[in-house]
Amino acid sequence: MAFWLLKSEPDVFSYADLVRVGVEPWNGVRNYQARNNLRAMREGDLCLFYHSNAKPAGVAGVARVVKAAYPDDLQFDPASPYFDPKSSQDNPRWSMVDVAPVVAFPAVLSLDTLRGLPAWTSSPLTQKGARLSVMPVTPEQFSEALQAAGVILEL
DNA sequence: GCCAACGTTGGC
DNA sequence: GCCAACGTTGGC
Repeated sequence: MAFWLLKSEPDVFSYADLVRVGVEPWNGVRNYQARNNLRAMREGDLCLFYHSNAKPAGVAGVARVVKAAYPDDLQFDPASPYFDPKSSQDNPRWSMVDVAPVVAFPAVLSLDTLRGLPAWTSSPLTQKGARLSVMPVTPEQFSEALQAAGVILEL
């Protein structure tokens, strides 16, 4: 099993929203590095659900990949802000996965706290100017985050 | 709201 | 293929 971190602005889509809807297609990713990470996900992988542009910014819970990468339908929708005229049905440029909630953290594990965890110093998340919205997380980073959040999860 | 960092676009 | 201009991200 692999671990990941997904960024979402809670004003747009929060962890509570994920709990409410049950399963969510993670569409709208339009960055190649993030897309490649989406494509590397496998069903059953676990994701830290990160609230960006929030007070505080941080991890709100854990989500599970319930469907591996498939074409993001918004790229074909001219009415969508995520429409990509250069993409084609034959060779879709953008992908998405489906995710479902696993456990909400009792409180948001803030970016500030993450920065204080040993394994997180090397994460793209804590680098200056980091904007990557889908990134890999090491097993050490994942377990440190769970521990700091006070969450026990059977893997 | 500010602004640094970064990715993308497009003229050449 | 370079690079300036521009748009977006996201912490603060």
